Amino acid sequence: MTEFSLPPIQTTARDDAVLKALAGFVMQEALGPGQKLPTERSLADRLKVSRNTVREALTRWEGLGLVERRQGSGTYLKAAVSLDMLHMPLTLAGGNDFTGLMRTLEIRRALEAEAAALCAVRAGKADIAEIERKLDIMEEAFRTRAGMSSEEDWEFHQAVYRASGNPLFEQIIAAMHELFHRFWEHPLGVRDFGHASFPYHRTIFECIAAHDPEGARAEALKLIATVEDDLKRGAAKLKLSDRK
Amino acid sequence: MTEFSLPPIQTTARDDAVLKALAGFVMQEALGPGQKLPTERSLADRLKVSRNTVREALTRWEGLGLVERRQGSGTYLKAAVSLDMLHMPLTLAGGNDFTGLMRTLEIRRALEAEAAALCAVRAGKADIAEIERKLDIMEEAFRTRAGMSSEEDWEFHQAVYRASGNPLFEQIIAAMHELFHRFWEHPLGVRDFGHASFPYHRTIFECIAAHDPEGARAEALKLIATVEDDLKRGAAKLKLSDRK
DNA sequence: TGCAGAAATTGGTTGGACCATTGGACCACT
DNA sequence: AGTGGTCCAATGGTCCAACCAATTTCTGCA
Repeated sequence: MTEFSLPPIQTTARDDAVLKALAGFVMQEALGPGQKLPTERSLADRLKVSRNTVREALTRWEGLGLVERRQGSGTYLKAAVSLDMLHMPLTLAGGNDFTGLMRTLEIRRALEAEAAALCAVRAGKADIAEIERKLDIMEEAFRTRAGMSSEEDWEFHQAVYRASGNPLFEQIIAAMHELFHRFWEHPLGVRDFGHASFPYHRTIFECIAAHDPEGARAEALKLIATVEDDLKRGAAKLKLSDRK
Repeated sequence: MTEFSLPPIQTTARDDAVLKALAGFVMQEALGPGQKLPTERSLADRLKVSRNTVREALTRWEGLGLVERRQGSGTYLKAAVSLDMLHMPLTLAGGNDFTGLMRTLEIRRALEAEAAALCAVRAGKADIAEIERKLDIMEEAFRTRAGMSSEEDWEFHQAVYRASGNPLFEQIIAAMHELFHRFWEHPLGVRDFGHASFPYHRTIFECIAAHDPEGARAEALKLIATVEDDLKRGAAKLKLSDRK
């Protein structure tokens, strides 16, 4: 085993420097998700900083979801780490569930429309075929189960984001999606939620297949509008039933 | 017989409990952004935990951008804190090259346009006045220094995002902005970068003041287009000078 | 009154100690 | 061979008591 190149830290901004050194180490060793990284004591020793400082740095990564600590076992990578990562902590605070959901929807509206338009410009034959496949699966699920299936629906949208040629769309909207679903514990009581959005999936696809960006953008906007509508109806019902 | 669902038992969660207690304290005292919260020593004393534990908890909040620590001074709130916050740390990989920057710009185009449109709908008199103030400052800086000042420019845009009524816009674009600036520390060699975007700031403002969402969206799109142009010119120059 | 320097305050770092959990090694018994 | 028990070293979690560095506040002199 060769000696790791972990040069000692230099001056102030210790924990930040520790993170940078660690990121470099992870890249150098080509560590991937699930793999274990050195123990805190070992890191403290090799970086010539105290264990507490190492811990503060790791706490940051843990908060960012990059790393998982298991007492008695070790610290494990949860995601790919590189030096040029961009961390974007989103906090959705204040307000009730409804305003939180509407806020994520506003972001999604902006990104969904742009992604659909970009996709219409850039999608190749293979991309279009893949999107159509997801669309068929979704429509089949809609028929057999007589309702929207959020799983297959999400697969379709992801295919569109991927074909947009910009992976950032998928990453950000995936975060929004998770945020959305974390609110979703109390399903608002709208039985056929998302029902109205169904037809627009195919119209979006047709615009993409026809390489019509403005059409795709317009259809995407209509789709989001139906979801917002459902949300408002749900909120209204909730308000009624909440009467005391 | 299916197995009973056995949720993982929870043994120790000190720092998490500390955060919950702190959030409760902040709400109870009605502390807002900018205000100072108790010293680490005081918190450790009152919560009957060690200062290290308090520090780990505060490190988490700092990583989430909720709090700012100033050595010698104290720890200050940077955002509203409530018990029902949702945190969604998003880490984007890659993007320190030209294509990466273009990708962030595509995201920014989508969000900037939507934020401007929303702002035109929702901005109140106070918001509009604030935006105009930032605009005046920016234009003044432009005249005196004969060039775009990224600092004042950014202030203007932030004011617009804030007036959009959806804090997520500011959070996401702030991350994009940071990525952008991290890159052109090594300036692309375009001397008057952003020069072309200057006039659109005022046109955007005028559309917002006139409550014209579609106009604001169109002007915002034009602004981003000029930045993309600058970026492409810079990349072309870079490519030339990189010849070996 | 004004201001430079001392003193107190506060976050940042260190080193060492102990606790709780984990996982493997080893062993006795079936 | 397999099952369960015990022990032990490794590892993260917490605590303590200092000291360092940046900032703020106070103090006393000019």
